[in-house]
Amino acid sequence: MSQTKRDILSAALQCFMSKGVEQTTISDIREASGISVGSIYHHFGNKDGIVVALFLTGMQDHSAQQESALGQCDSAEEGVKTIVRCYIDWICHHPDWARFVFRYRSLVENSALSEQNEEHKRAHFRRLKAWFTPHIESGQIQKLPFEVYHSLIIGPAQDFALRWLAGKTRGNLGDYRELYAEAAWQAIKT
Amino acid sequence: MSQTKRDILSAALQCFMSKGVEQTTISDIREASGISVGSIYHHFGNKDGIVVALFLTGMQDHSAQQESALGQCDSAEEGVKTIVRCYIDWICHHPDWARFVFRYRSLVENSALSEQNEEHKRAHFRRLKAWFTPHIESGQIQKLPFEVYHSLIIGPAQDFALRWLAGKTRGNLGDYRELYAEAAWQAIKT
DNA sequence: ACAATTCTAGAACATTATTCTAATGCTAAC
DNA sequence: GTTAGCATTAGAATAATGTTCTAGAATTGT
Repeated sequence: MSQTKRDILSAALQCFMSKGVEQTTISDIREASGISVGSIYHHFGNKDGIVVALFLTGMQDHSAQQESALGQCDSAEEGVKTIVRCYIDWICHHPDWARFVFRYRSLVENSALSEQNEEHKRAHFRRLKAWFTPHIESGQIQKLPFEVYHSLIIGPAQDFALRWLAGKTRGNLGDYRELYAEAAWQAIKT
Repeated sequence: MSQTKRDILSAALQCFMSKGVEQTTISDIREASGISVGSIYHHFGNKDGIVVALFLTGMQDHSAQQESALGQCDSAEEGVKTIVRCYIDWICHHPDWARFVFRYRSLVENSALSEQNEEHKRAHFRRLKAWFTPHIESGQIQKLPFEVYHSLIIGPAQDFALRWLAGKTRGNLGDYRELYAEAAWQAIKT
């Protein structure tokens, strides 16, 4: 990725964080980055293209970390708890990114430009499934429709994270790291 | 609320559902409702005003149903399960509304016009807290920081609902009604 | 060195949210 | 019944802003 593209993305992220996507104009990004309107459109096609590019960066960073951590887990329990801890840690370390990802997820998913995102998600899903299947077969994890595991494991932490990111909670997300890791394991162990 | 306002809201909802908020113009709403631009602005101030008004209607409908159902529950277990079932039922019966609410929640929360929403949420929260407290004191529900109950009870169903509404799941949300009700109870019972 | 391609610039364009002005209906006091 | 005041409506005018266009500069490959 060229320096120009990086400059545009970095300026755009700052603008998006501080004013929201709807409220930042292409002019804002041009001023913040020093790159011309034509150049911005050359690289990203349109405004949504910038949003999608930023979104993908965040998602890929998170899923890479998650898979790397999961690779070092042997037991089902450690694996499940690791997923939750990883998720919480990532949000705590990148709260701005997380806010951005949560807020504009649907914008990206309904965008015509999100094929790369879909492909990436499918691949990530396949690798998670491959990791989990043996532990389900061996009876350590309840046999449930596969599509509900995600919600049981991540759902609670995600709901709290959303409110934490909005500044609507007393405690910190990090304080409940073990609580949510434990809850996830309790929810799906046999 | 005047018939004009209702007409505007109803036309706006249809437009928002079919094209998304960003993609519907005030002109679209004018054509669909037959109400003039000036009149629309007179009643709602700006486009966000319409979104916020629609959002509030959906939220208030849901929390009214939830509180009504909760009022008929005696045991902690029934209460917790009722909350989850109510949540799932509401989404199944109003999928368009639910999509709208999930998607534009952050838009409403960051809007200057959302004071009414905040007040409504606080009142709802107080009533839930009043219902729960005795069951926590009596030891039927684990004693946890109050702010995590919501995530443990609703988090999993919410995560699945989001994917179901986006058409990304095999099974129906309704099929997992009891699974999520049971999971919520298991997560917080002593 | 030259052609081809990619990149950059900023002006022009088109769309669309919002404001403005004037006209119309409505309500209540006299 | 009339009138003054206020709420409502209409649609044209305005302004903001996403997108396209054209021309030129930089870069790359041969």
